[in-house]
Amino acid sequence: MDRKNLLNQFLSICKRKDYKAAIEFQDKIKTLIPGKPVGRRIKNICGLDISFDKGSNRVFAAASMHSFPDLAIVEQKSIKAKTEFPYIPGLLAFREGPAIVELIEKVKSPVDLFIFDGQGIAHPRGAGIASMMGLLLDKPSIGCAKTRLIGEFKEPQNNKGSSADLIYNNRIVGKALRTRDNVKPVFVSVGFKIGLKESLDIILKCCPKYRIPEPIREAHRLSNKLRSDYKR
DNA sequence: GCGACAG
DNA sequence: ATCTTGTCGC
Repeated sequence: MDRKNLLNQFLSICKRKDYKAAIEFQDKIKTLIPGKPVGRRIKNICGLDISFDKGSNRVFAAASMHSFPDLAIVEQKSIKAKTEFPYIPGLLAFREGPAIVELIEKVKSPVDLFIFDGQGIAHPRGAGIASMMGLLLDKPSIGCAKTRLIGEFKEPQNNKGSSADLIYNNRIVGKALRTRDNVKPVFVSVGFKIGLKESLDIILKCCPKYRIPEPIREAHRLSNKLRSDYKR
C-alpha cells in the first residue's frame, strides 16, 4: 500500500463518515508512525489551522509558512471547504484532514516541517492529526495542542521552557511545555519523522512572544479572517 | 454504568 | 471549535 493509496483510502473514509473504518485505519497505519527522523535542517515551517462555521459544514483552512528560526512570514494561503465528518475525540484528522490536503496543494514554498494544532502520537491509537497528516503528506510534523487528549503529567515549573513528561501506557508520548512564564502549558508530541527533543526545541523557538507557536497562531488568525470576510 | 474527551 | 462582556493581571 503506497502513500497515494493510503491518502485515497483516508479521503474515502472521511467522505463516507465510516467511524469504524476510521479507527481501523489508525490502527493499521500506526506501525508507520512516527517514522525515522529526517536530519535535514529546517528552513521553512508551515503552521496549519481550521476554523468552523457554526451552523453548517463549511470550514476555513489556513496555512502560514515561516522561515526558521527568524519566523518571518514567507507565504500564506487559505481556502473554504466542506467537511462531512463530525468532531469525535480521537478522530479529529478525519474532520480536518480533507481540507488540509486541499489547502496544501496551493502552498508553493518548500515545506520542511508542519506544525498542527492537535496531537501527534499522544493519542489513544498513536495516530493524532499531526502524525496522520505527516504520514499522508510525507512531511515531518509536530503536534502542538492547547489541551490534553490522553496521558498523565505533573505540572511543569512556572517558567518558560519548563516541561513535564506526558505519560500514557507507561510510555512518554509527549511533553507539557511552558512556552511563556505563568501560562498554561501546551502539549507537544512527535508527529512524523522528527524527535521529541527537537520538537520541543522548535516549538519553544516558535514562541518568542506568545503561548501559541507563531506559525499556528498566524494560521489561526488567517482562518478566522477568511471566515469573517466570507460572512459578509 | 461512569467519567474523559485534540478541535 | 463556536457563541459572547466584562474583567483580572502583567
